[in-house]
Amino acid sequence: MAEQEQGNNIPKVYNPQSFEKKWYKFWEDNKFFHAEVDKRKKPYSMVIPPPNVTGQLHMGHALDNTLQDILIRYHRMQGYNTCWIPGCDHAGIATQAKVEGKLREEGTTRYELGREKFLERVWEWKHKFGDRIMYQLRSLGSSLDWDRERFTMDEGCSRAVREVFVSLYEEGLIYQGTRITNWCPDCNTAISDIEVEHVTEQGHLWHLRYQVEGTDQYVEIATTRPETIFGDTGVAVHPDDERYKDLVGKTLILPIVNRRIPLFADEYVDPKFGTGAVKVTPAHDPNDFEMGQRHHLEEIKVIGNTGKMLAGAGKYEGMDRYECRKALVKELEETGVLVSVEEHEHAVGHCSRCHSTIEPLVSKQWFVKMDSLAKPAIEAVKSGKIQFVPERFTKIYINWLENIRDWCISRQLWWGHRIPAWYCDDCGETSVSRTDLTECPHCHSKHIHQDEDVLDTWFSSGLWPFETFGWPEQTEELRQFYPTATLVTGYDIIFFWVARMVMMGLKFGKDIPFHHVFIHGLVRDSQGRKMSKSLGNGIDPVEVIDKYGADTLRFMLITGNTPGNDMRFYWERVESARNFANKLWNASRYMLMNLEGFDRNFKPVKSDYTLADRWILSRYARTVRDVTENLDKFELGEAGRMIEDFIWNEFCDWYIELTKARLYDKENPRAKNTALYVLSYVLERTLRLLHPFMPFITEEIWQKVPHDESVRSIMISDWPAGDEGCINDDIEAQMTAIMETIKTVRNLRAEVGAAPGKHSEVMLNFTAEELRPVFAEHQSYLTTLAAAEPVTLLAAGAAKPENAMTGVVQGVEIYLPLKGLIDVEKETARLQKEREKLQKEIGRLEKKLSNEGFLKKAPAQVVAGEREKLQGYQEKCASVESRMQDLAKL
RNA sequence: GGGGUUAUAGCUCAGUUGGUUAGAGUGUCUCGUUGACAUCGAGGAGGUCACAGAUUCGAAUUCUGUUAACCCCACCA
Repeated sequence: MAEQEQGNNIPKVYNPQSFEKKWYKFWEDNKFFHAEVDKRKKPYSMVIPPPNVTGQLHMGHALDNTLQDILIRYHRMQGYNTCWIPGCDHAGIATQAKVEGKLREEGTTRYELGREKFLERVWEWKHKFGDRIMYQLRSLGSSLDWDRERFTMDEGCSRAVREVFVSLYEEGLIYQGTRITNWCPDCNTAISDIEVEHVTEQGHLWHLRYQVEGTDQYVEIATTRPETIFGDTGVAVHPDDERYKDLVGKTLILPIVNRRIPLFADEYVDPKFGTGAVKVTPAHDPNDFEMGQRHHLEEIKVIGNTGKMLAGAGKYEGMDRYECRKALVKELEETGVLVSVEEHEHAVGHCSRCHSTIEPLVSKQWFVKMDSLAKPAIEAVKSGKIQFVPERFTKIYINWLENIRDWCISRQLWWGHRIPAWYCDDCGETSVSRTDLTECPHCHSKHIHQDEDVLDTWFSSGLWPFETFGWPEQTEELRQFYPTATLVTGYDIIFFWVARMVMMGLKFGKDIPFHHVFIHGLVRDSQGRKMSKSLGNGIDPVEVIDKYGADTLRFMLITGNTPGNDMRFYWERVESARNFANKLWNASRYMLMNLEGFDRNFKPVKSDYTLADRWILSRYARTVRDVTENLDKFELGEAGRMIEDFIWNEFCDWYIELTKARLYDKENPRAKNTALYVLSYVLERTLRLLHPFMPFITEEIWQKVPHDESVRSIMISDWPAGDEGCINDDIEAQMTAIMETIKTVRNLRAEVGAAPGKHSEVMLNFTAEELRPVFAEHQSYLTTLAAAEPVTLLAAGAAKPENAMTGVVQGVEIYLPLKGLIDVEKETARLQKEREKLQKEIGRLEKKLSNEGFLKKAPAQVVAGEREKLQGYQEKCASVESRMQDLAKL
C-alpha cells in the first residue's frame, strides 16, 4: 500500500483559511461575477441593500448577503444572466453623527470646521469604512458584480436624485411648507415620522387652573408638559361638554404670563380625558397645531432648536426644557396655579438615531405628497405583482401605506444630497432646477443662494433599484435588469426602504422595482438580545470567518430557522456547521485518496451497479429535486438542511461505508472502479448542489474531483438537473430494509453488550418473501456494518430459534442467538417495558380500526396502512413475548 | 388603542396542504480509535406539542377563547 500513501496529500482537517481568499481572487480575476447585457439570456438581478458607511458590517448584514448570494449563485448556475449590484449608502444623519462624535473627541465641532472642511472629513470616513465593508463582503464570498459598484452619493445617483426631486416638484408632489415636524434637538434637524420611536414612559399629569377673565372662576386643565405654557394661545373643550358650555367664547388669563387667551370648542378634545379642557400650544404639539390652524391661533415658539427655552419663556429663557419644567412646576405650586399632580403613563417620541426626546417644532421644511404615490404601490402588492415572502409582511406594508402621511424630506444636515432649490435675495422667488443656478431665472439677479438643507437619506435609497442601472439614462442595463428579481432585506426597513422603492420605482422606473421581497429576521445574541455596540454583545462576522471560515458562517446563518423569524447566534451552532464542512472535506478526501492511480475515464455498464450504487443515485436524484423545489420557494434553510442530511446521513454514513469493501479489494478492479465512478459522480454533483451555500469548500474540492474540464469553476457549472429517472422506490425500499435490519442488529448487540469487534451469527426470517433474494445477495452488507457472520436465511415458515434476541422490521424478522452473554433480569425488565408500549399502541390501533366512522370515511389507503401497522405491532409484540419465554428458560 | 410573531426534548429550533410510535442540532449517558473524519462512529435516556373548548373517524397541525413573552404601528393633552 506504499503507493497509496503518496496520494494522501490532502490535509486531514478542513482548513478554510488555506483556500478561501485564493478562490475569491480566482473568481473575481476571471470576472465570473460580472454580467454583461445579453438579451439571449434570461436576467436575474438584485441590488444589495446598500450598507450604511457608518461602520463595518454586522451579523445581520452577513445573513442578508448570504441569502442574496445563495439566490444569485443558484440562478447563475441555472443559466440566468445574473447581476448583483454592490454599493453603500451615505446614510446622512447616521454618518454625520459618527463623524461629529469623532470631532468631539478631537475637541472641535463641525461648525468650527465649516461645511466644506467637514464634508472632506466625512468623505475620508466614507472611504475608510466603504473599503472595509467591501472587504467584508468579499470575505463572505458574495458574488457581487464589482464593476458596477455604486454609492448613493456618486455622480449618477446625484443626477437621479435631482431628476426625481425636480420632476416631483414640477408635478406639485413636492412642496415647501411651514408645519409642525418632529425635531431632534441633539441632531439639530427635522426628522420624518418613521424616524421617531415611541417609548411608553412614566410621567405626570399636572392639573393647572386658568382664571376666567373678570371672574373668580377657574378652568382646570391637565398637561404633561407644563413648560409649554408659555406658548399657550388657547384652551379647548369639546363642544358638547356640559361643564364648559357656558364658558365657551370667554377669555382666560394664562398664569405666569398673564396673556389673554380664548376658550373655544373643538371636536378633537376628548371630554373623558383629564379635566376635559386642553391647553393649546400650536407651536409645540401637532394636534394643537391643527387646532390652532382651525381657530386662527397665534403660534408662539418657546422652545428652540437645541431644546433650550426661548425669549417667550421670560426669565426661563436659555434654560434647558427639562430644567425649566422643574423650576416652573415649583413656581406654579407656589403661586397656587398647580391644583394636583397625578402619575401618568404615556408614549414619548424619541429620535431613532440618538434617542433624545423629540420636540415637535414649527419650521419650514420640504415635503412629498404621498397619496398619489402610495396608491399604485399598494396596488402592486395587492395584485400580487410584488410578493412578500413570508406572506404575512404584506399586511404590514399595505397597512402602513394606507395610513401614510406626507413625508418630510429636508434635513438640517450637511452630509447628503443638497436640496436643488435656490432663493433669490432680490425678488424672493424660489427656483428648483436640474442644474446648479448662478442667477435667478425670474429676475436674473446674481444674488441667489441655494437651500442649506439636504435630503433624507431614504429619498436617494428609494431610487436604488433603477439608479444603479444608469437611470435617468435609458441604458441597456436598465432594459435588461430592471425590474430586479428579488429584494432581500430585514423586516425593520419595510417602511423606510421597501415601500419607498416601490413608490419611486413605479413612478420613475415605470415598473415595479422587484418581483419578490424576501424578508428575514434579526440576528440576536445567545440570550435573544439585539446585538448592539452599547451592550457590547455584537459579533464581527469577520471574526467568525477568520476562525471558522466563511462557508461555516454562511451555513450556520441560514440553517436552523424559518424565513422572517429572528435567530440567535450560538458559537455551538458555528461549530456544528464547521463540523459539517469537515465531514464533507473528509468524505472527499477518502474518495480522492482512493482515486489515485485509477482510471478516471472508466464508465460502468448497467450490470456493474450494486444495490448501494443504485440506491445512492436514487437518493441523490430525489435530493436534487427537493432542494430545487425548496430554493424556488425561498426555503433556503430547508434546502441547506436537506443537502447536509444527504451528505452526512446517506452518502457518508451508509454509502461510503458500503464502498469500502470494494475499494480495498485489489482482486476486482472493475468493482472498485464502479464504486469510484459512482462516488465521484455523486460527490461532484452534490458539491454543485451545495455550492450556493458553501462556495469556497465546494470549489476547493470540486477542482480536484473529476469534472467537465471545459468548465473552469464550479460557480459557473450547471445546476444539477434532477435525473428523476434514477429515482427508484423499489431500490430504496430494498436498501431501507437492509439498513433497518443493520440498525436492528446493532441495537440488539448493544443491548446484550456484545463485544464490538466480535462477529456473531444473525438469522433472518422473511415475512416479505421478495426480500429474500435481496438479502441473499447482500449478506456482506450485514457483515460489514453489523458484524453479522454468518448470516443465515431461514427457510420460509421456519420456527424462530430458541434463546435468541428478536427484532422486527418491515418484512424481516431478525434473530440474534444468545451465547450466554446477557443479564437475564435486566433483559426481562426491558422486555416488559417494551411489551407495555406495544400493547398500548395495539390498543390504540384496534380502537381506531373498529371505529366505523374511520373505516367509512378515511381513504382506503390510510385504513390499509393502519391495518398493516397494527399487524406489525402484533407480530412484534408476539416476538417480544416469545423472547420473554426464551429468557425464562435460560 | 390597533396589528403581528412566538409558545414542541435541558438549550436552540424543524415539523409546508390534518393520518409519524412527534424530529434535528447541541448538551447528557454507555460503548468504540489498524487507513476519510474523535471537528468521528454505534447505541441509549429525555417531550401531556402553553392552557381550555370546538370541528373531525382522526388535531402539534384547522377554528374560538385564555395565559405568557416579544415586536411593530398609533397626534389623546
